[in-house]
Amino acid sequence: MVTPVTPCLPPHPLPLNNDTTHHHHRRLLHYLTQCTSISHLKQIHAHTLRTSPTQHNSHSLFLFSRILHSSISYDLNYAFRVFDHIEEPNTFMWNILIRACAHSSDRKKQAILTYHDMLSSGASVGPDKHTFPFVLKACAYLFCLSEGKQAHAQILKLGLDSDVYVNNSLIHFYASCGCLDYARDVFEKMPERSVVTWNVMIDALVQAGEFESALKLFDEMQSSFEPDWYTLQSIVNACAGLGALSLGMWVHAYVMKICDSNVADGVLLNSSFVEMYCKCGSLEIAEQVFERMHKRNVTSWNSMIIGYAMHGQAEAALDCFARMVNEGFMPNSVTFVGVLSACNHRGMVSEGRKYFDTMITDYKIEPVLEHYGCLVDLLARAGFIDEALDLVSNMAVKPDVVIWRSLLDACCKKNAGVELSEEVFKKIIELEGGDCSGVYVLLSRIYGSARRWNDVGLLRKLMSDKRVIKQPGCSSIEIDGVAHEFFAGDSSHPQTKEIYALLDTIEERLESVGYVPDFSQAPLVDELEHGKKHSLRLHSERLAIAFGLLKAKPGVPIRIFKNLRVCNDCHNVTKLISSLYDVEIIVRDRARFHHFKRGSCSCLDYW
DNA sequence: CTAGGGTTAG
Repeated sequence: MVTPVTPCLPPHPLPLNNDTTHHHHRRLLHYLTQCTSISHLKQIHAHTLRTSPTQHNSHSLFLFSRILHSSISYDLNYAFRVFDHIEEPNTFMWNILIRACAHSSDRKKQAILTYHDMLSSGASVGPDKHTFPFVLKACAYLFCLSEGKQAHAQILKLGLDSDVYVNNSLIHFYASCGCLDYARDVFEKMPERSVVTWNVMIDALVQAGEFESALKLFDEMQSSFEPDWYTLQSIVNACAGLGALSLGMWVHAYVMKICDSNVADGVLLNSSFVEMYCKCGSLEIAEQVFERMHKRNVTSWNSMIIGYAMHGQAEAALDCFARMVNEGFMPNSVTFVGVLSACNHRGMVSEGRKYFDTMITDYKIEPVLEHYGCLVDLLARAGFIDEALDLVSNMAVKPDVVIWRSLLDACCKKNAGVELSEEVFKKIIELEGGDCSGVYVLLSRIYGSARRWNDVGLLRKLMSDKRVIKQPGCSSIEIDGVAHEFFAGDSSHPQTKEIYALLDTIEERLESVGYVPDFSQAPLVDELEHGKKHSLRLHSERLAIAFGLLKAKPGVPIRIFKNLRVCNDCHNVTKLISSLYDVEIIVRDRARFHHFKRGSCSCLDYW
């Protein structure tokens, strides 16, 4: 009885005449369910308002839902105008209005406001299980912790706390507000979970940098669910964070096996693989993945450029940048972080200045803290400390601890003088509150090289008064998929005996080729004076490297991850070991990679 | 009608 109406436009498929019969009304409704053109919907709406005021409300409702339906682009202003005409909006109507706001790019706040309007609109309608995912999404985006908590209270009051969707939204919300404990609490107490539940919880942990916990949860998950590509995406990021190369490779193989080509060839996933391989120290595989990608976007290029930069391959990074531009991609703010960081790791001062200017004038990109960070560090470490200070005081952004710290680091390396160093030191303490151990060590080294032992002592007292705890150096190495961790001076490893015996042998061989320890960066001068002459050889990476040598397979590089930066002496020693034992050693620093091979390092001793 | 990023300086 209802004549089918084809939804294609144009030509106009529905005559807008003054027919108000039941038949026409049905045709109109049917058409509305198929129409995907917002301008045409508006047209019909206007017509309906003119010709059949009696059907106004029901049509408005219908139009309203159609207009806000996800297949049609949102027109929030129009939606709110229509909504105002609806006499008694039901829960469904409120929900889709809230959804529209939550999905919008610039009016998420209105989702929360509308939710409040809904609550106070009368007792006959109220939120239901569909409402909260939208509201919580907005809260998560806006970091509105208290608003979201109120919604949570409402959820409990309405007895919706067993709904999977609602709980998943709660986990995501709490996690993005930084309340991992609350998120976990919701996760633990849920009566029922879905793949998404595990995914949001795993991703929450990854985002918070709790990679091991994320992997543990990933393990647990697999007894009840098969991971999907979303899970794998998070796990790849966890591998990148941990530097867990073999697990990352396993995930890569797994993705190729279970995912169809649409997913396996996806830009997002492959960009993550590029990033993961770079962060795990395998630039070669990263390049392979990148070159084989069928489709790329700005993020893919950025991952590769940043990867090159991390490994000190400035030329490759800049070539990659040029190629990207050549292929018509528009570099963004992150691209330039990569480019500037590449210049920084090679000490390319004039190029760095040039790209910084290009970014501002040619690409109209406002420099942010990270850009300034690269440039300041580049200038200062290359010896242009005055220019770096000048930049810091004229920056459009407030300098942060990282910037001051890199200045202090440069002051130390370049012997910039005690007065200047003290001033920079003060800035850091102002910002950080004084519990960052690294800067005390730097300043004491500066005092030490100026032979101001008195100040060294005072500083040491200050440290113990303020209970500043030195961050212990820690290095890890992955052997057959298992991570082995070593702290400085550690003797807790099951194979400690062999490790220390090998360290003795290494020492002998080093001395036979004329090695002399470099104490210039020994942690604190008085440790030296108290006879801890061996503290250098007990640096955590030495233990890890020794263990790596014990377990080494011919031709396979030894990969080490260190939480701090390598010191001069370890850098020397590692270079020598790479030639004495004919082995490639790849070290991921706090800031970058060093590839030691045949007695030299990829950083060319500039780091 | 309901759930799940975007990357970044040392």
